[in-house]
Amino acid sequence: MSTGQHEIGADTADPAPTADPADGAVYQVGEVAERVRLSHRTVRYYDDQGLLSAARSAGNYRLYSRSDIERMLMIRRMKPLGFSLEEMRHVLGVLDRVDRESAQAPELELELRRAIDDVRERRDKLAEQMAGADEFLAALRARLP
DNA sequence: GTTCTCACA
DNA sequence: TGTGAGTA
Repeated sequence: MSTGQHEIGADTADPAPTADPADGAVYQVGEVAERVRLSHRTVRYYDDQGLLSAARSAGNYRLYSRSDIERMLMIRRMKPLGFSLEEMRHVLGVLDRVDRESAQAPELELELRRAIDDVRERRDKLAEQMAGADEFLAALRARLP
């Protein structure tokens, strides 16, 4: 269960999905891709688009941390909700600020509430589509002999 | 294994 | 918004 190496080789990781306070584990792009189940091209693309900020090894390899992986998982959850990369960047930025300074500042709390409303709206639209799919399925099944 | 760029849909 | 190919 060795994790990323290459220069800053910390190798203390255990892929347990449970909380694990920021250890020094470092992952290369392929390993991140595998863990978040996206192609390495997509991970690199998101990185290039500024959704992630990988460190670099001496050999210019991208180095990702555990928090980068969690960030990727957030992105993967936003994707089916139809967020554009720019919208994701915005939401992630809000979360970054909230995590650093909490949502005590009224302006930040408002941003967070907007994000929540936005996600809820998208979720509701998906639910409508699901309902439509169920009706369609029922209509098809009703034709079965 | 990784990097980057270019082309393509 | 990604991906495939070619390269170093």
